Amino acid sequence: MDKSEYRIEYFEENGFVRKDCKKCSSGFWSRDPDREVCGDAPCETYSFIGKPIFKEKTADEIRESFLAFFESHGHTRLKRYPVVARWRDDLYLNIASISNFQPFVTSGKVPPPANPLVISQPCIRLEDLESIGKSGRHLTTFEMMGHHAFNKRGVEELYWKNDTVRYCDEYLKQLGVDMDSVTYKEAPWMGGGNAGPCLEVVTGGLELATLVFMDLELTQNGGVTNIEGQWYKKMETYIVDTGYGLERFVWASKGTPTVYDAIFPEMIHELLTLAGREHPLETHREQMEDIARLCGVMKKKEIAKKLNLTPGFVKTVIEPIEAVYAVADHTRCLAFMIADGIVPSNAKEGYLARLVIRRSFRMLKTLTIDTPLEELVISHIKLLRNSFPELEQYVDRISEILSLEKTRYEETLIKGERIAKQKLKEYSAIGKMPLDASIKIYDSHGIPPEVIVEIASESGDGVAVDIPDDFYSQVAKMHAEEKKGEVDPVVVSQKERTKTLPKTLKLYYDKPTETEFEATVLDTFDDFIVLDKTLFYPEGGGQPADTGFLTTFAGSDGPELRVEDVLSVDGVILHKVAGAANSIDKGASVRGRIDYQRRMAHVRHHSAAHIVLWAARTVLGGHVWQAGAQKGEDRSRIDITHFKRISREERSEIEMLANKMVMRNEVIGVHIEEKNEAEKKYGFCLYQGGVPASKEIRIVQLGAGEDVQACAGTHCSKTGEVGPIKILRTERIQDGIERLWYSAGEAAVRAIQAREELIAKSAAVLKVPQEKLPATVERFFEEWKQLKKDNERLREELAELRVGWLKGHAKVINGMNVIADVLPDTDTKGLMKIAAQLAEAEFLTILMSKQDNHVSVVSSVPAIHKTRISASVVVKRVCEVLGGGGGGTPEIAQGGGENVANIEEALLTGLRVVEEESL
RNA sequence: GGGCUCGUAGCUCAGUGGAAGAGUGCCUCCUUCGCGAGGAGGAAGCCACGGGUUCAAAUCCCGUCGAGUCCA
Repeated sequence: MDKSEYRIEYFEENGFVRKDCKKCSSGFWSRDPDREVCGDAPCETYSFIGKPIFKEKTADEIRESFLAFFESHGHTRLKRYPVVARWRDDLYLNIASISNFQPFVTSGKVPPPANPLVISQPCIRLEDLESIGKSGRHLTTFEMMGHHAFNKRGVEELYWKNDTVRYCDEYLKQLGVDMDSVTYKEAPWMGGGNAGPCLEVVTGGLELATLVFMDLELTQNGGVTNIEGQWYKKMETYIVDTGYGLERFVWASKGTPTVYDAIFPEMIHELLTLAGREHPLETHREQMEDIARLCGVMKKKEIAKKLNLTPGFVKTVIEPIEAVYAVADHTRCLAFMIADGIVPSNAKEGYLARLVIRRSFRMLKTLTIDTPLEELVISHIKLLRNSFPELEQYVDRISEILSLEKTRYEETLIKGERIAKQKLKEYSAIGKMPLDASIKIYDSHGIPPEVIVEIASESGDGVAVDIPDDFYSQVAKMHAEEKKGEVDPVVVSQKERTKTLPKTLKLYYDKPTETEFEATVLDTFDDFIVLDKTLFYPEGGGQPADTGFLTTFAGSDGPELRVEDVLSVDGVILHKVAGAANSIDKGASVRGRIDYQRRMAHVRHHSAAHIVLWAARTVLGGHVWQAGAQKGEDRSRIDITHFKRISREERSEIEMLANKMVMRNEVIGVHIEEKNEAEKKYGFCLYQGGVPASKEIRIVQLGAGEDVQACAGTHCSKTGEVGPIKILRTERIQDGIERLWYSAGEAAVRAIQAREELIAKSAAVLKVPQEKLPATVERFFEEWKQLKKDNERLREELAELRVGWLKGHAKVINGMNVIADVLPDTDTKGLMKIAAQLAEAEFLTILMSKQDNHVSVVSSVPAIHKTRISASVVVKRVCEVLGGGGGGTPEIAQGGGENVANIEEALLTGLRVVEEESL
């Protein structure tokens, strides 16, 4: 990145000098002309530990001072956004204050909610999960305080680099920071397809803030700037994106050895008390501070070596406090995650929550704390009540979810340990378990390698388990990286083609009940026709496209084209027709007619989706969120987040509530509202079906606001029009997500009728009244089982009788008693019983039985003769004659074939085989 | 979103093409003053469901349902 990007007037006017760091060679700006290093770790150790940078402040004080400072400089204060980034499909968690405004505000498609603005945004990053508690500075959850200015080229600039640096300098000065110690380090920034110059604000070895000047975006073919092999070009917008680490400021003001001791000392105290331990800061203050100073510079092992820490000291003093720090951090993370609606799961953001939960369980176990995790999370929520009072609303949900998670975790452990033990046993002969075996146990059953090692040492089989340091990265490598979805070339060409066309007027919103319309053809290409206006609803929001016909006005013999599909490309609606689209000229007038039955079915199902979602949220709780939906003519589905299976009772309750909403015949209101206004008014639950990329959004409201969603679908005007709603079934498509299948309107009636038909038919077969069906079916099933047993017993008796009879018909071949016969009315199983008994009585047998188109063959050889001849060989040879095959053990074998006519020949073959082979 | 593992007696699980098994629990009897313990016998299975391959499927293949787990 060009050096000139960092020539900022403010620096020059205020006596800053630019230098290159002696250690990392990065450029930096400082007031101190003698400074040689950039000031950031690892070029400099933490000098603020034990020596705070400014007067001690709490998190609440810092946050308020920051927000107030920028408010007084013309910024609008915004409330926090959720920690789960539901408005983004490329992120699960909110990782930065700018995330709130990506991608549509940063790209200029949607205006910012205020400009400039200031916010303190709780963020969650789990990349360094393993370092949490150990590094002294990593947190899963942190508040990023940011002031943002969204500038657009050609419009008057709000402010850019100069004011951003000035604000920063003034804010630090106001806090009482020694300004000579502050450095601004040049550090080009990139992320999420954007990039720009950036200044890191550092003091005392600690990076306090990052000032990003985002003005570049990724481009495919040779842009203006190349950063690390990627080409970037200037954006239409240029954005001030700053991130001030709230926790860092608090830490700097307290000078504690770790950020944890600065942020949640009360939580640490509580955990230590529960664990019956003392804080090493009280017992070993000097050592703890020495360690802390080096933490930014070197690894734990190196520190231990340098400071001569004994392994015993590490184990008994350092490791427990690290676990305490981690739990204190995780409880805060979980409070935000669950309160903001994440349901623990085995996929997506739910998996991330479970990761943190299970790590917490493990830490609590090593600390021998048996206080339930939910109680600790609730403790932490109490500490946060001033800044985040909303968290307290969710304590019941948090309790329920976490205690459920505990149960599940314990079950997984018990089960997994058993599997691990078994696997270890398998390898006891070799004496060691190979790596791929332990990877598999972890991958399939969730048993971490440490636990396997523990089990191995307890079992005493002496099986060595080899766990390399890069175990987890090997696991990750195994899961081959999936290909990034490239933009469909068809879509690209459609976009190119429709770029110059005006947006199609959407008649289906204004006249949702009409079926015919007239319009003018604007363009035709491929199979597509573009009109100036249309009633045809394009596929979107889980609602399928309309179908129907387009007819020209050229008399009765004008071509009629069937519309098979309709799609919207950036507001231009394409009608895909069967046949040649270019048979209609540009500029021609056409009449369109939609399939009304189909449309109405979709309309009912769409309104029903909103009603069912509302009902589910009412019955199951506020954590319920739509996780996908698809409408159809006969049935539709809606996926919702929920932490356990929906019971039959709950399902009935949801269904009843939904139908009550129908019967109340509430108005389904539709209006257009400015996006930022709507968000303020209704919150993010607007976006159940995704976030529209526009300034104004269409809002669909149920009744008095029971359910309010941003939705582009066609709807009934009153709930009564939806008709009956029948929930057909629930299915768990993944842990934490339930899929509800339902039908509405006529389809619901048909579904109910179909079920009734099923019951009626079943009852008719059994000749019982419908209400007796369950009892009768049970009786039949029981009787069937009984008959099966009786049958088995009779078979046994029959076999015994036949054995007696057959014994009298034995031939002697080479000194062996041989019985060869065809038995009526039996099968392989029956033959086996007889053959086995005869073998016991030292008879060699070749038995056959004829069924419809099949001959079963069984041969048995008594144990005393098994070295002379194999039953398996006899059966094989016999079955060859029958055109089949067979096999088994030397003592008893079975087979068969289809050439029923050869049965006599097969018998003779059997005898011959015995005679020849047994010699 | 992409993988991996698993569904067998009430419970915990063996069995991986050739007769449905073990441990535990349950029932009966013996032993004992009684309990524990021990001994003998017994009951208990749509081998998750539906297709396919095969002479033959709990076992192999495909699909469905259910459960667990890892990665992004």
